[in-house]
Amino acid sequence: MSDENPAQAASSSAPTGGVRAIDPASLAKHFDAAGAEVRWDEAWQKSGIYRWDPDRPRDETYVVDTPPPTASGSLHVGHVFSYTQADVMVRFERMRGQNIFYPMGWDDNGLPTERRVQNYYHVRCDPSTPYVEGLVLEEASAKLRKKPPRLISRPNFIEACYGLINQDEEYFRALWRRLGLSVDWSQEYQTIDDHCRRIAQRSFRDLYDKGHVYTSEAPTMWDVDFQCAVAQAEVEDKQIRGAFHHIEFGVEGTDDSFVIATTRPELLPACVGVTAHPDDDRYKSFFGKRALTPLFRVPVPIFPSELADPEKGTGVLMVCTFGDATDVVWWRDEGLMLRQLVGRNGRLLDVSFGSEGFESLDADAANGYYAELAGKNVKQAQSRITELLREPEGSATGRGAPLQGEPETIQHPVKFFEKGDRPLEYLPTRQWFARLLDHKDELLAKGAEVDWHPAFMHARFRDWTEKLSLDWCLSRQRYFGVPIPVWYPLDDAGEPNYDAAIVAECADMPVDPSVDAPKGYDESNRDHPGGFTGDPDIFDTWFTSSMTPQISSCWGIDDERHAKLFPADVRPQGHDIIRTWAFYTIAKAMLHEESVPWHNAMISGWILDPDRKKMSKSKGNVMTPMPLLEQYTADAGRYWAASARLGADTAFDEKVWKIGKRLVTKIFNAAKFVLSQTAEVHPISSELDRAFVAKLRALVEASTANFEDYNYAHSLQETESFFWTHFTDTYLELAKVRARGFADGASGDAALASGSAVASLRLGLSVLLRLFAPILPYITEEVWSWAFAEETGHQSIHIASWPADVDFAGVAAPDDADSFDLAVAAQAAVNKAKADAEVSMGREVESLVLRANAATLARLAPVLPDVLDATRTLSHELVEKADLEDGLFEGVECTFAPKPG
RNA sequence: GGGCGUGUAGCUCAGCUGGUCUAGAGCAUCUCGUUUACACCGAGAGGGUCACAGGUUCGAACCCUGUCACGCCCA
Repeated sequence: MSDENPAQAASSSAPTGGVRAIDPASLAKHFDAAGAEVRWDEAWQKSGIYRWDPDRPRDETYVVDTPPPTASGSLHVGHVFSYTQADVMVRFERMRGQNIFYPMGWDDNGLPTERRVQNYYHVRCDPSTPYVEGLVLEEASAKLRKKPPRLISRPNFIEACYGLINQDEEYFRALWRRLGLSVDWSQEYQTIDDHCRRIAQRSFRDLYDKGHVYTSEAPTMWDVDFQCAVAQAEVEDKQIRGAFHHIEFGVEGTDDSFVIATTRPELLPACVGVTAHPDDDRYKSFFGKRALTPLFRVPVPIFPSELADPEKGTGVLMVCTFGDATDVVWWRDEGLMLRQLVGRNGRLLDVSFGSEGFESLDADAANGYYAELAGKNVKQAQSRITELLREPEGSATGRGAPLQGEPETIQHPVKFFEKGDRPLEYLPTRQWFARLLDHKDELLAKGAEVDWHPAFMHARFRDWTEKLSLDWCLSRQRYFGVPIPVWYPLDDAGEPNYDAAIVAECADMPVDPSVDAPKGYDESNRDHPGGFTGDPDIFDTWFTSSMTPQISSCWGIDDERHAKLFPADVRPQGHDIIRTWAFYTIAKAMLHEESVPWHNAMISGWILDPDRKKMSKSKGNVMTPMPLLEQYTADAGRYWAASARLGADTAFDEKVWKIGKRLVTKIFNAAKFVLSQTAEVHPISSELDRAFVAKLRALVEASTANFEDYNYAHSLQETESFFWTHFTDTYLELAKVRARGFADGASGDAALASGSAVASLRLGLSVLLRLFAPILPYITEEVWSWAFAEETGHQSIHIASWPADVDFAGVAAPDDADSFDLAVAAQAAVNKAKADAEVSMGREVESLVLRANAATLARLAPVLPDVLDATRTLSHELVEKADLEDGLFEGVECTFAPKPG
């Protein structure tokens, strides 16, 4: 069925033996895109052409690991861009007969949703607030926002999150439907739903059983506003203003001193050591001695380290717990004290000098100074301590104020949480980690197994993986997410035994350790000595979203389905999340099953604003897609998206939408003309028609190769160019008169020629429609429905077969491969003569001299009648002009009929 | 500082493994043209030392080296 030639099929279904033509009067004057979009979307959903067939074998199946959008994020035109590019590839594979698995998910768990709920309702989650049954929240008024946010319980907060995401997702769903994404909506999921929570917790259990996760209390990057741990992938460097403070330290038992330079003087009370480069002659003699800090008079070891840069600052620096990542390294490698100063809320903790861990040679003085700092945030503490350091009393050496000169302002990179407002701190907190550093080589190997489109995107993955320096911190101190399925036994003193973590059984998942009790315990044992406590944390959202291939395949739940859907064929995504989503997905598939998660990664570029700046809410340059789709049509939006190569960042340009809309209109009009032609059914026999078909055939080959190479943009460009320059502007005109011959009463050879033209026009239209179909699903479906649907038996073009050799099986090659181009060149020569004479293209030519070299004139002969018809030339003379190049024509000595009417 | 990418007509972009590229498209501009698919149109025209400088080659927008500009990622 799918192998039929549509143009031939037309004959068999035509009741009278002639080509069944449509009545153009039955069609609207203009294409009503908005109406068609709603109509066809409903029809597609109803007919189920996008549904995955679980009974077909894996090798006939094309599995997409769709990016689940963050529903609570802002919807902008970049979404149309990347999701369309994926859909275009999917539609191509569907037309090639593949059984498509194309799910849609919503990534709704995690921080973005929490923030949206906090802002929308002006609330904060407070786990100590009691639950209120049936709490109804409303969008906060401007007046209400001026007051402090309302505190609500954790369960109420989570209910509010669910409420809002359902609303947000509905909006996305409407856009996807309007855009014509050929998603199988029966395969929908939310990363917060029971199924996803089960898969995420199962993932944890599997990693735990394999020894790939561990818990430890280690210095971890911490956002003091979100009060939450942060992973390496979520960190970004920002250039901010800081100042080098030069502070004099003493050397214990000597009169020596030295000056360190630091950007974080407020951490002086947390100083646990001093270091300089081993070859630095200035400080060599101090190694092994103890330094004495000013103000607090704390003795700390002075040790050499290769990591100290002699060029930077004064070459000698203080080690604090913790100012930056290098401090963590020194602290660990040198076995230094832990003097934690910054609390989880970013304020300096109460500590007491003279107590254990905070030894001081003058505890009273130290406590006096520290009282000025405790409770202040980092910034406030910095200003205050700078003042204190200006006073000579605090000196460690008795040689005047410890602060040497004025602080020296610098610009320097500081680590921030990508969504955060204040620099990250390193806090020793208990977190769960996944071992990634031990698996770098395997991760690199898996990354190399994936085919990246475009190929250079592989480098992004490789570089990130090679430079990874921390294991994956999995736990987050948040509320709306997948709970870590772990409990800890409490000892007789009520302290948790973290080494004896109780991990939930897969059969019991999803579990919530804050509600469910572990096996062997009763809820009454919760938080009592000898009982248990639940892990209060949730997973990093990437921990769940890195499982999207397994979520769709029902890993561990339905083995048969998993075997059919995993690994997936393609992962479409943006290049900004290669280090997160792509990386973690590859890591999970490797750790769980030593597999790649998918065979191909297609990486979309970004949409930039017309000034080539990234679109973002804060810049106010975000374009909302729905109004654009309404103004230009969904097909035009898709045309815009599909015009851009994979991976190429593209400036938003409304002109491209306009061109897309123009193309839609042109297809509508050309199709109306072609399908309204009637004739007897005859094979494609005329030289011009055969030459046209030969060109069409070459287009199909090139287009198929381009699609196979994920180069849909090039296919579109070539198809569009062919449609315009070889089909509507030329072939339609050249074949028009001959095609109408039958309707005008032709018989005999003229009827044969007429039938040839009509068959060829219909074949051209059918093939071009199918080449456009992945990109322009609405207009192509609309036109297909006029005649081809019935003729081919494929009710939808989207399940019709991709054009191939079989479409051209009955058509002989042209006698001369250049016939088509010669006809076009001759036609153009006459057109030019008309343009030069400023007469309309429709004007009849009473006489004309057409010049070309002898060989060219001879080769033109088989298609000359079509040229004369198209140009309305009544009489002509062919004249040899030897010096004209092959294939060139000149139309001269024209006389035109008078303007009619 | 390192890596990747980009730099082609006023604008947005094609140009695949060096040879019909003495460089193309669309938009924009200019001129002309509407009775029969289409003014959401057609015909014609003008417009570029392919970022810059070297090199390889019979031949380079394309390959190599360096420089500059922009973007992204990582330090």
